Amino acid sequence: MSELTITLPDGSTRNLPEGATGADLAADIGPGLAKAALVVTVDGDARDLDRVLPDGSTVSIVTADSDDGLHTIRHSTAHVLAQAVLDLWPGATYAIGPPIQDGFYYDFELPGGATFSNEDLEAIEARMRRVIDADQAFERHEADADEALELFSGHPYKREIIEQVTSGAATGELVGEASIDGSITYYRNGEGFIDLCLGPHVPSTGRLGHFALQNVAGAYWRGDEKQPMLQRIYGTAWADRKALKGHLHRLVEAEKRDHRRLAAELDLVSWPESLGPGLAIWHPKGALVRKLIEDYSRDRHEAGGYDFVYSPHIAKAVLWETSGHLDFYADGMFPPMELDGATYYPKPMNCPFHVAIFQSGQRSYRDLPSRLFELGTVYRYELSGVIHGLMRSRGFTQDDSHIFCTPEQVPDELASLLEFTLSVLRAFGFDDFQAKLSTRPEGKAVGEDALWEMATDGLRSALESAGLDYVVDEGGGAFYGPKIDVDVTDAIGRPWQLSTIQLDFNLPEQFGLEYVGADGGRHRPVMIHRALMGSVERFFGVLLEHYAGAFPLWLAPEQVRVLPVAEEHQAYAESVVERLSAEGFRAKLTPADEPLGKRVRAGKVAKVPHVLVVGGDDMANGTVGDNARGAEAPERDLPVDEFVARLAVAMESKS
RNA sequence: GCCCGAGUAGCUCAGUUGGUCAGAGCAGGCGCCUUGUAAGCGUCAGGUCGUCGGUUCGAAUCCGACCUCGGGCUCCA
Repeated sequence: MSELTITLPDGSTRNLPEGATGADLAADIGPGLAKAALVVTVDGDARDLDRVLPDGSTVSIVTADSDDGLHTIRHSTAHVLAQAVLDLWPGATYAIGPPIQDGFYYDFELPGGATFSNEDLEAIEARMRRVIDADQAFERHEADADEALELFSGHPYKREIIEQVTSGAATGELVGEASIDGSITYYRNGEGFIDLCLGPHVPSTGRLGHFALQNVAGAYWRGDEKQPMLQRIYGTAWADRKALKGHLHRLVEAEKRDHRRLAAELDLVSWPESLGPGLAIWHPKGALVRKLIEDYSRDRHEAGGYDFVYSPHIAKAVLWETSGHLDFYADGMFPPMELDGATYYPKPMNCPFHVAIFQSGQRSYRDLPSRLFELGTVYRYELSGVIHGLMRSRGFTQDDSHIFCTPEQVPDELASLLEFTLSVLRAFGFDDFQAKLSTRPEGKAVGEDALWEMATDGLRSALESAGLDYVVDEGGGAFYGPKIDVDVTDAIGRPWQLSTIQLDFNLPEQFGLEYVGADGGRHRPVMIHRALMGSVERFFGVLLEHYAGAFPLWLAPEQVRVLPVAEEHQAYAESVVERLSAEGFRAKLTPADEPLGKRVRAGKVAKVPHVLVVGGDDMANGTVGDNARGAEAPERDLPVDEFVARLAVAMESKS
C-alpha cells in the first residue's frame, strides 16, 4: 500500500496511507488534537477535515485556538442559523452569511416582506440548538453551474451568486460564497438543508453551540441602497462557553463606557431634542475638559510653527462653486439661505477659507510652508440614521490645518507632520497606532504623475521613519491626492480613526493659487489638509470612552475634592482648597452636612482623581488623607506639601 | 434616507387582559443628625406617560402619522 508524505508546520514529516484525510492526520498525531481539530490547511488553503490529503503537501491542523478555527466556527454557525430560519419560515430565502469580527450574520428575505422580531430570535435560537444537538455532519458537494442553479431554483439570491461566480464577475464578499475554479461547491447537512458555500466547515454541527443571536437589522442586498432591503440577523460565536461569556461581558463593559451614557452621568454634554439631531450642548464640566484639550492643541500648534486663523461659519455660493463643493459635496451640506439677493451656505469644511487667506496677498517661496490652523466648526447634513452622539454629528469642530508648500518641501513637511501628529496623540494616552496609506485611484485623478509619485513616496517614507505600522490601500486615495489615515487603539482594543493627512493637488488648481519662486516665476503650491483629532467633539467622545470617564489628572474637570470630617474641620479644609487653587489645581470642598461615607462615595462616583479627607489629626499636622482614584485604600497622614508635589509630577507627565 | 426596536419625574426603571396605575429608588429642596473613608433619618416637590390624531363610556396601555433615540445598512469628496 502506497503512502503519503505530509509535512507539518514545524517542518517534521509524517507518512500516512494513501487516501488519508485531515482527520486521519490529526488522529495520527494524537487523540487530543483529533478531538480539537476543526479543519486543516493544505498548503495554506483551508479544507474540511474529511477531504483526502494530497501527497507532499504541507498540512496544518486548525483548532478553535486559532483565528482560522474561530472563523470556521462562526461560518458554520451562520449555516445553522440559515437552516433554522428556512425551517421555521416556509418560503423564506437566504442571501449570504459570512463570519465577521466576533461572530457572523446571515441575510434573509421572508415571504410577503415579513420581518424578524426579537421574539423570533429566541425561537430561531432554540431551533438552532436542536440542529446542534442532532450533530449533523456538514457534507461538501460539487456541482456544475446548471445543477447548482437547479438545486437553488427557489432562491434568487443564491442563483445570482452562482451566475456571478460562474461568469467570473463575482466581486467582494461574493467571492467567498462558491468555488470559482469551474465548479460550484455547496454543503448539505441534516434532512435537506443545503447552502452554497466554498467552505470549509467544522465536521458536524455538534462542534458548535457557544453562540448567541444578537440583533436584527436591515441590510441592502449586496450593500446597494437601490437593491432590496434584506433582514439580517447578527450573532456571536466562540470556541467554548468561557469565551462566549467573556465576549458578552466585554459588550457590557463597552456599554458602560458609552460616551453618551458617561456624558449624562458626569454632566458633561447633552443633546436636547429642541436643538435637533446631531447637535450637542456643552455643560460647564464638559466644556472645561474640552477647553483643556483645545488649549493643549493650540499650545502645540503654536510651538509647531502654525499660524492661527479664523473664518466665518457661512459664505456665499460662489466660494463653494469655486472649491467644487457644490459639485461633489452638495448632499452633505446644510441647505442654503437667501440674504440680500445672495445665496449663503453654512460651511462643511474650512479649506476654502484658508485658501482665501492664502490668496489675500502675493506669496513668495520665502513664505512657505505656510501652515494655517483653525479650530473650525463645520456643519454637515449627515443622514438621520448615522448620527451617533459626539462621534457622528451635524455640527463639529475640526482641528484643521492647511499647509501650503512648494512641491520640493512636501517630503520634509510630511515627515515632521506625522511626528507632530503622533506626539500630540501620545499626550492623550494613545500609544497604539495603525496607519493606512491610500494611493492614487484608477481612472481620473488630478495632478501630474510625478507629483503623485513624489507625494506618495513622501507619505510612505514619513510612515517608515516614524516606525508606524501601516497598510496600503491601493487606489484608495481621493481624486485630488494621496493620504494617510491614522487609527488609534483605545483601552479596550477598539480602533478609532482620528488623524488624516491628505495631499491636495486640486484646490490650488481650482483657485489658481500661486507663489513667486526663487526664479521670479509663478508656481503652483501643493496643499496639505490635515487634522489630528479630526473633530474635537468626537475626540472628546473617544477620550471619554478610552478613559471610561476617569480623565487623567490634567484633564479632570475636578481634580481634588476636599471633605472635612466634621464641621469643626471646615476651616482647615478651606485652607487646603485655597492652597491647591493657588498651586493651579481645580479643587472643591464638600461640607460636612452629609455623612463622610456618602461624600466619599459621591467623589468616587464622580471619578474625581483625589478625594481628600481632613479631620482633627490632619488639622494638627498639616496633612490630608488621600483617596486616590483606583487605589485600594486611603493613604492617611500625607503632608499637604507632599501631596502638592505629587500632583505636580502627575500633571507634568500627563498621567 | 432605508430596516428593526424603544420613548413613563433630572437619572435608572415598575406599571397584569384598556377601568384608584400616575408609582419606586437615586438625584434635588428643606429639617434633624456632626459624622475618619463607597449610600444616616425624616419630609417636600416633579411627569400633558415623546407629539398629534383616531378607536372606546373610559387610553400610559389598542390603532395611525410624525418627532427623537438605539442597533444595523448605505454614506463619511
